This record gives sequence, C-alpha cells and structure tokens, in this order.
Amino acid sequence: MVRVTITQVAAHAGVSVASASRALNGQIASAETIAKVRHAAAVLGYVADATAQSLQRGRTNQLAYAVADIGNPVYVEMMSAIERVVSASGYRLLLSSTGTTSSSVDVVRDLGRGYVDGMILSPLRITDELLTALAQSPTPVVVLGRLPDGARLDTVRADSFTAMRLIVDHLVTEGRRDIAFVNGPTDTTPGAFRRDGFAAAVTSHPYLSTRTVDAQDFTIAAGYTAVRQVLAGDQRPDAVVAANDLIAIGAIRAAEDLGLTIPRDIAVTGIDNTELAGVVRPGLTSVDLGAEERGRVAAELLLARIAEPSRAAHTVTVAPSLVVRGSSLVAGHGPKRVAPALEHGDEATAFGTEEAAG
Amino acid sequence: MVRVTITQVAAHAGVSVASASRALNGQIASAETIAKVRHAAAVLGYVADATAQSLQRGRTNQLAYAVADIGNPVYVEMMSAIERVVSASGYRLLLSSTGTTSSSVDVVRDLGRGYVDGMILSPLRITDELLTALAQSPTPVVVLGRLPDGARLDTVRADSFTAMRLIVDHLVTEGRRDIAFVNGPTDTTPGAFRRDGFAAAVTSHPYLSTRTVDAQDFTIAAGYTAVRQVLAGDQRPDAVVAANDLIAIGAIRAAEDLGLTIPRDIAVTGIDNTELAGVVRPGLTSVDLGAEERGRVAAELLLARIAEPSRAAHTVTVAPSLVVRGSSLVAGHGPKRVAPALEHGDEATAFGTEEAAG
DNA sequence: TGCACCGCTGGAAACGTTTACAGTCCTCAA
DNA sequence: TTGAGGACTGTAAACGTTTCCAGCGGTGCA
Repeated sequence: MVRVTITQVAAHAGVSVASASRALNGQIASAETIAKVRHAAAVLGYVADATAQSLQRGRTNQLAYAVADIGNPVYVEMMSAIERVVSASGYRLLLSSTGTTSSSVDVVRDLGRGYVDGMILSPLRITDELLTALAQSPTPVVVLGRLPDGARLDTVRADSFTAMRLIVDHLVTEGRRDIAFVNGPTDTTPGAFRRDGFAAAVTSHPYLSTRTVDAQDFTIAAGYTAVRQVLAGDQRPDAVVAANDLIAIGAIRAAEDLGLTIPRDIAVTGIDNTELAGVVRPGLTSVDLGAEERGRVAAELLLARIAEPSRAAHTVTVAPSLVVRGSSLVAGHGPKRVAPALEHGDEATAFGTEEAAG
Repeated sequence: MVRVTITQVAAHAGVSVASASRALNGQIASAETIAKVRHAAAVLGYVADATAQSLQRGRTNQLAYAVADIGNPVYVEMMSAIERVVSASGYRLLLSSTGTTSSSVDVVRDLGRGYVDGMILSPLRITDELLTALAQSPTPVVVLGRLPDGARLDTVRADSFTAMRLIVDHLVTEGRRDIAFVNGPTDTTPGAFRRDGFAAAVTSHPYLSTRTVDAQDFTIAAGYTAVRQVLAGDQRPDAVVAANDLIAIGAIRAAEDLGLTIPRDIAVTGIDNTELAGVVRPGLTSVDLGAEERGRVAAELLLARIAEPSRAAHTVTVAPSLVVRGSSLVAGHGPKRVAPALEHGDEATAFGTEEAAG
C-alpha cells in the first residue's frame, strides 16, 4: 500500500497535475477532464494527502481542546459538545492535556507550531504568564473560564455568583439557617469564584449562620474528609453547600456515616449537576453550570473568529440553573429545574447573551 | 504576528537554510553555527512549522482515538489512559467520533489521507465492510474489541466469558439460584459477547434457574424499563445480572420502586466498575473489565507497530476482576476485589498475556 | 608532497498539494 | 475578417521544512 499522488492520477488520466487538482476540487475544468480524472482517481484509489493540503492551504482543519483533567465529567461533557460542533464544521478535534506533561502555558506557546487552526482552553489557573502567552498567540484561542477584565479574548464563563445565590436562596426557602460551605482549593479559578460567590450570596441573608472549609481537592475523598471535620464541631450545620458534586457526595457519605439522615438532619447541595447527581440517593440538588452549552458556545466563538479574525472579542456568560432533588428538601418532591429568570425576576441581566468588547 | 520561517532565521544568522536546519535539529554543525542559529531563532521567535515538518518527514506525530460515544465513562477512562501513553511518547491525540457524522468505516477509510500516524478504534459493531477497510488501511490501527479469528490485526480485548463466570459464580456462592440477565442490544459487540458469556457461565450450574431480557440500550432508563418488566413476572428472580453499570443502576431503581430491598430481596450486579458503582448505595458489585489497562496496552501496541510495521499482529486479552460491593451480599461486608487467578485456580490460562499471530 | 579522510557548508531537490500566470483554442460580435 | 473575451489547459512557483550531494578547507599519514 504505497501512497498514490495526484501526479500519478494526472498521468493516468493524461492531463497535467494542475488540471487534475482543479477537476478534483470542483474548480473550472471541462466535463471530459473531470470524468477522466475522477475515473483515474477511483481506479488508483487516490485520496489527497492532508498534510500537503494543509501546508499549501495554510490551514490544518484541526482544532484543539486543552484541559487539565480529562476524566472529570464536566470537561467530558464540554468536550462532547465541542466535538459535535467542530466535526459538523469539518474540523478534526485534537485533545491536549495540560496537566501531565505540559502546562497550559506550554500548550499555548506550542500553538506557534501551527498544527491547529484554533484552540479552546480550560485553564485551571489563570496566571499573568498565561495571559501574555494568550495575547501573543498567533492562532485564536477561546478561553473557558473567567479572565481579568482587561483581556481582549473570546471567553465563555459560568456564573458562579448567580449559581451560589440560587443555592443559598433555595436553602433559605427550605428553612435552613446554618450553612457550611465546603469549597475546593481556592487557588484554582473555580475555587476562588465559588468562594466569592458564596460570600456574596450570603450577604442577602444576614440572619444566616455560615462557615467555610476548603477541601484539599474537588474529589469525593477530599469532600468526605472535610465534611467529617465540619460535622465533628460543636454546632452542627443544617446544610452543606459543596463546591462541586464530588465533594457533595463525599459530604453525603460523611453524614451517613455519622448516622445523620439526608435531608432531614442536614441538606446537601452540589454544583455541576453531573450524572452522579441523579444517580445517588437521595438525589443531589445541584446547580447546572451549563457545561454542554459552554462547550458548544466556545466552539462557535472559535469558528466565528477563524472565519473573521479581526472581529471584536466576545464574552459569553452562560446562565446557571438550579436542579432540585431530594437532598435539600424537607418533604421529598420530585426533581424540578429552576431557571434564574423564573424565580428571580430581578436578575434579567445579560446572562446568556454576548457582550462584545474592544 | 506573522510566521517566521527558517529562511529568515538562516538569513539573520548569516548561514544557509540547510545549516540552520541542521543546527536546530542537532545534526552535524560547528559550534559557532549552532550558536548563531540558536541566537537568531531566539531573537526572531522562531518555531518550526509542524505541517511542513510532517510533509517532509512523512509522519504527523499524531494518533487518533476513534469511538462511537465519547461521554460513556468506560471510553473516557480508556481515552485518559491512551492520552497518557501517547503524549508521553511525543504524539498528539486526535479524537474521532464515529457515531454522529461518520461511521467507523468512514473513519478508517479516511486514514488514507494521512493526517495521523496510527489509530486506536473502539467499534461498536464489527462488520465485514469494516474488516476489509481495516485490512486495506495504509496506517496501522489497533482495535479495541473482539475480532474474528482470521483477522491479522493488533487487538486488545476484554474477557466477557471470564467476567460473566466471575459474576455467576459469585452469586451462586452467595446463595442465589434464580438469575435474570439483563443485556443490552445483542447486535453490538459487547451485547453479543456478554450474552454468550452468560450462557457459558451458567452451564456450570445446572441447578440454576435463569432468564434473559435485552434492554433497548446500555442506559439507566433502558435498564429501568427492562427490569420493571422482569420483576412484573410471576416468579421474581433473586438476582439481576446487568450487562453494564448503567443498566444495573436502572435495575436498582426499579427494584426500589417496587419496594424491594437490595441485596436482601434481590441482588444486582453490573459490569465495567465505573465510578458510579462506588457512588450508588448499596455499592454496586461489578466486574472491572480493565478499561484503563486496555487503553494503555492498545496505545503501546500502536506505538510498537509504528516503530516496527512488519511485526506480527498481537492480541492481548485483559483479565477482568470482580469488585464485590454491597449490592450482591447477604451480609454487607466492605468491598473486595477478586482476581480470577486467586479465586479460580483452574483459570491460569493466557489472560493478560500476549499471543502473537501470523 | 600527495592523498585520503573528516568536519562543515551551501545549493538544490524533495515531500504532495494548490494556484498564479500565460498560452491555446473557440465563439461571438463588430 | 478581425479582435475581444471566455473556457480550458499546462508550466512553474509556492507552502516550510529536511536531506542528498558536491565542494570546501584542514588534518593526519605515508
């Protein structure tokens, strides 16, 4: 199985390579030439070499999705959404892991090699170094996450503040008054914003008693450990707000192991609304941060920028929605989804819309 | 930010492009030339264009993983393992979805375009068309799944037969005598082999009463529906063997909704040992088919074939292991993992080893 | 002193495409 | 009849790199 080139096709068809190329690409050519070339290509089993085309055309038809920890269900969900959009537009999707061998800065710098026409990046931490690398990148990058205000980059962000307020308001409505917030590491972007979001959400309810503890990591095990510690204290909270679903599940386990019943003795909520939230019993109330939508929008932004490189940078904020399940209710109703616009009319701000910037 | 080429570097350094290329690639060159070229490259911010290198060198440094349904945790686990091996060897990983737009046959045919040096394929269905496409493929493909005996291809397979026997033997040991097998669609490769594996496993226990029902799909919802149907019958089984963890979780829900207690009234087991199995209550007894190991081995086989294209085709079978959790025990112990070699000494066959062929 | 060899260099070809450009033939209108 | 223009074609350049090959000067050895 040796490679058959367009030169051979042209020779077999008795035309020049230029004509062969034109015939195959639907450029201007006589019907006879097209027929001969098509036939020759079919006989020889010719398929154009992607690398040579890329070199000549100046684009690879490849896009990359770079993420620290593939395996995290949230990123998988985003990836699926991205893949759908990308492949529907005729691009191939490349997966760059930023965790193991290379940092996200390295990944961005490597874009200079031109193996890809654009990238979607989910950075765990946003450093100045990363920002300058992004600013200098010759290939377009869409960032999933929250950038400093100055950055002129296409961005898709979740709305941790609204997410936290949805949760806290819901718990208050359900009669909870003593809330423990179990966060992940606060030196990560999600950790920092969920911390601030929780603090902001709580200010509307001055009568609340609250406390915060940081789990070592966004995992079940870390959540379990942290919540054991919380529940070992003198005053037991009547609700645990976890920074993601995994920590929340750790919280459920910890509470169960101490003989507590959920939600009677203590409510538990998560964030991300992963598949796990629906599977665990009692069902885990969780805020859906719109991973699927964020992935899809990011891909669309990237395609738009590739089509028009000079367009203004866009920032899209995806609205969260609260999915209520048994873990936070006094009486166990079925699950229901609460969109912010429904329950919180004063929030008819720019969520879910694009804001163009500079 | 325009592209800076090696020609500019060479000019800036005052040498020929040939010398510049040699200096940058560690070929033979004088110390002075190397210094000048390195300096020029640094000043100009030169990075070699990946596409041009690919064209010239004849390899892309890219590998692909093709799978129907990314999002399925089993495939995600494999993908993570593949990614680790692949990126550690300096390759980029490309994700080809075979479900949405293109079939796996299309994906394999497309390999002729040479955008990738090799591929790992997880086909849902293995057709003759696919086999011929694989045989004709100019780029190496490693198949995750079970191929017909004649096929001279690198393959990594799970061992459904042993998996099923581990489960059935375990349930028998726990005193179960009436087993319902809830399979997925049998026109898929996993469905077909699990069906046959169950049938084989059951023959060792002639006193067993068994029945089989096929769920519409390998999902929680389909499992729920199928098990409702099973439990609606006259004689209730004392165990449900599900073809994967999702169906098993559907089974747990169905049993609970009918007021049954697991495992007292009915035992439930799954396959794949996904993260869900450890999260659900009671913990789901499940057979780990070694997704991580299969992914890793597949990647290694692929790299080995790329390094030595003429080597014999290898088939690796990865041994399953039973992970016992609460859903199948009469008294609830903690989880334990049972490897076949430990509990079943007569099974010291070729599992986990390579068999070279043709 | 001559010759072989070695380290190093630059010109040019090659990888497989696409496309700019110029040329040929044909048609049509003046 | 001639000129313009359109349809089509082939030659050759280009994309950015690596590598073959010939040639250069220098060194070691006879």
